[in-house]
Amino acid sequence: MKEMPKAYDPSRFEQRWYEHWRRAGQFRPREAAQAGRYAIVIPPPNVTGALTIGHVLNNTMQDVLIRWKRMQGLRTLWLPGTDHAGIATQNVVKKHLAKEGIEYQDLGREGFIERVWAWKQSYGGRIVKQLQMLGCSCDWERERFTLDEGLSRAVEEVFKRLYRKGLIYRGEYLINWCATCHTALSDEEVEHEELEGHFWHIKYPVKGSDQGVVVATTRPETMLGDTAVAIYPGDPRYQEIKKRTLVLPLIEREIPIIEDEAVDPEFGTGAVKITPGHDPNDFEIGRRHGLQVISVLDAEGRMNENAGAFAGMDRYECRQAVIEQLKKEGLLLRTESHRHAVGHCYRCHQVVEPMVSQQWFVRMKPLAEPAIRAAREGAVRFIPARWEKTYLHWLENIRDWCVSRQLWWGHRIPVWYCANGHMVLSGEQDQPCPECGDAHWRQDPDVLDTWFSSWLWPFSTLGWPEETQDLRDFYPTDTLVTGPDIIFFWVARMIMAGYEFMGEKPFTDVHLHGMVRDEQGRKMSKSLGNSPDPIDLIEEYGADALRFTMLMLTPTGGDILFGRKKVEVGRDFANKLWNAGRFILFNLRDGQPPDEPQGEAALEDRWITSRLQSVIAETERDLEEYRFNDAAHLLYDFTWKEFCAWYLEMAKVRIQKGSPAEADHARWVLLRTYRQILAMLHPLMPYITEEIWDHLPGKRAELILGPWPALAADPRDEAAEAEMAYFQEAVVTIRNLRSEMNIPPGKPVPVGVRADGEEARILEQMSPALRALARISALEVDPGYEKPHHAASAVVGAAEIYVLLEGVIDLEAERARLQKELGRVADALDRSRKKLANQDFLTRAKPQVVDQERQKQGQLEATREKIERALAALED
RNA sequence: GGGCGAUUAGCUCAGUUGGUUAGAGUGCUUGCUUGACAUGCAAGAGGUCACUGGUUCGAUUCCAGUAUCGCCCA
Repeated sequence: MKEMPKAYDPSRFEQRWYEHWRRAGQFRPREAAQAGRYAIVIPPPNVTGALTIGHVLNNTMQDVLIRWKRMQGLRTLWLPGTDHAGIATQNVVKKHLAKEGIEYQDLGREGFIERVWAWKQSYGGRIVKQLQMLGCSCDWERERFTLDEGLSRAVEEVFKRLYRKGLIYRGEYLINWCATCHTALSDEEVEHEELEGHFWHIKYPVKGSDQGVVVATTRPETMLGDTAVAIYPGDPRYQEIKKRTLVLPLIEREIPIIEDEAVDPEFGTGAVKITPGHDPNDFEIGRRHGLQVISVLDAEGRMNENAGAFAGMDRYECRQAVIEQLKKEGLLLRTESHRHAVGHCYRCHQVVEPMVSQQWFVRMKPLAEPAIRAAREGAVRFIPARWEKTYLHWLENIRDWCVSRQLWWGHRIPVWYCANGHMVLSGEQDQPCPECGDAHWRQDPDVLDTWFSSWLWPFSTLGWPEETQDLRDFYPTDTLVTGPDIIFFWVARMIMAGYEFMGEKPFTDVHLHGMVRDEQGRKMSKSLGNSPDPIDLIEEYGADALRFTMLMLTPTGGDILFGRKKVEVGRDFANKLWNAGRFILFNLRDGQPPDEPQGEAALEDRWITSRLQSVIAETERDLEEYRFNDAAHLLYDFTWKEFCAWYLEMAKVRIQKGSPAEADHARWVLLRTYRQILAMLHPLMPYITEEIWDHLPGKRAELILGPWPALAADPRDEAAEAEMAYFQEAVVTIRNLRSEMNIPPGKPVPVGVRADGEEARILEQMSPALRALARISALEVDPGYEKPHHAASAVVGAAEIYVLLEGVIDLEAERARLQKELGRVADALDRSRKKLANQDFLTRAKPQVVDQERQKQGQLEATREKIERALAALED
């Protein structure tokens, strides 16, 4: 028998078990012990990233599901991998090079990409190792990367198919430009943030007149690109002026007044400046009216040659200069404060500028339709269900997806252009141009949005476009576990891609968990420095403690307010579990498991067995419904309170004082129950449970392989539960009396009970346990037991319990306690009486409820009488 | 402006179809070398269930409105 050290020390075994499981191939899909399979693909973390506490939550939940299904004997696959995170990674490497004094442009495209791969080589394995420390039972032999060869092939294939179907096109449209990341962004990559800004009211003079039209703007620098002023059709305020031409200040361009229904006549002056080159609404209006599109910004966010005197200025510098100049010319009429939403880049958090540029787009509407249907018809299910609305709303209002990025790190767009600008798809550039015969092909310099590879993840990782065995075995997968922040980016697009390219949904359940925030409820962020390093936490508390804590404290679908001290909850629990194991282990005879007992089970045996059945059933339900916190709470409470605090304490009595047969019976139930607890906890805390399992005698296989506890045919023993509840109440009551009377916990006292019938039988039968748990020196149970002098008393059911104090009783304290108790009972009785006096209640409430209320009243009355008697007796 | 969610003990949260004396963990107070565990044991204090109305015999629970906070979309 191996020794178990006194305290839970995860560093002694976590690493060892992970290596062992992995080497034994237990993360690979096994031949199914029973029908069914279960697959999850990991939300791929950024390959050069580090594990965050958010990853811990996300991956722990996935691991729980996979381990649970694996223990149930299903053929399971959790497919891991990483994402190349185009913008983020390129930025990181750029910054790193800048520190070395290298401008990335100087390296050239090839040189730069080489550096990024080198960067990936040195940091790429980090997050994978961290996931392994956490205990994630992914099949690492199937690990994928969005830029690996197979996935790149999938991306190219998808691009070509969509192009041939007419679902991908290239054109000049208004897109979101991040001048810092130097690339176009999709609409989803822009985060709107409310900012205090200004509303500047500017007068645009009418040509050859001192009249003018007043417009208001939050971005005055864009006026340099204005090509019209718009009013609501027929707006009476502008009937006179609308045929005239305006002269755009500072630039002196002549611009028309147009009428368009998109203008809100109620808002501001009812006249708006139109800048088709830098505003999405204006762009649309411009198209309707055939307006010229003038861009005044360059790729760096500086004013370009169209900005006249302002050319070369930074956009914000220009804003000030424009305002100054307008003031000078007397055209700035008013400035007011204004709160408005400003788009920011989701990667660098700088303000993005709407700009016109030539980009590639995916036509989304046709792709959205099957995805909408999937949710409506229940083929794909969201948990919690409310997210379905968010998902549907986005799909129903979907806009085309700008997929080209002006980066180097990513999948290069598989399109080539000849010297005359004709294009072919990759693979066709080995022939001369079919249109002009030119053979000097140049590949499109841009790369694709990273999400253009991750939307294929559930099938590209399984080998698509090859028809692999894995695809047949594991597609569609079962569950996706992720955060609601990427419903649009990722979840919805995966569903679209699944239907488009596989003709089938990618997964059935989408479980969306909350975000991890700090204890003030703020987002975790590098700049706030409020995000603890999970690896520190694992080293300090253990991976199991961290996992369990996260699961227990995260409300289903809600955010978790996390602080490092909270991990103590998990650690303390692990220690409790550990020590229960130690106790059981060295209370076995010769370290051997007892034989299955023949004798009659004690009340506590029947009780814990019955309770265990409920716990098994409920744990299963909780996991099925992704209520990880409920499962964790249930197992925590059952293990700590019912198993350790009650059953184990009672088992001690038989092991130490019972007959050999009784002791063995206790050992046997103890061990069996504990094993089931370990099994149910294994998905949540894999290491400690496997380690303890390994110490227990009679091990056949590792716990990671199961079995998951099965429900007994006859699950509940309600009589045992009721009797046990009575016994527990008696123990607690005596403990309360002791505590209130200030009797030292270790000091045994004599106790007398007046009880008869069933109650007397239970107390007699449980006498050894009662004496041990309540520290009783001598126990007398008798229907005619007379209240002795100087005894603290209490009522349990119909019985009266007296703790004998032999002259040390504090009469005053006891009187106060009884008075207080009397008050409480009187209040309850009052409420109950009122109810029962209410004719409406008697006639309209369910008879069962009325009955229950009557019984309650009877009990309360009996209790009150007894307290009153006890009070009277105190006067003796 | 539209939508969603939250509001229960000092803090973090349970409370399953309306009926319990509204619970747990943590924190706080008190007492304990209890032969597994002080990462522990026993006990205690602490709540007008955000507010206002409505439905009902009865509302923390259902409905409407208000307030505060958070998120998403425009």
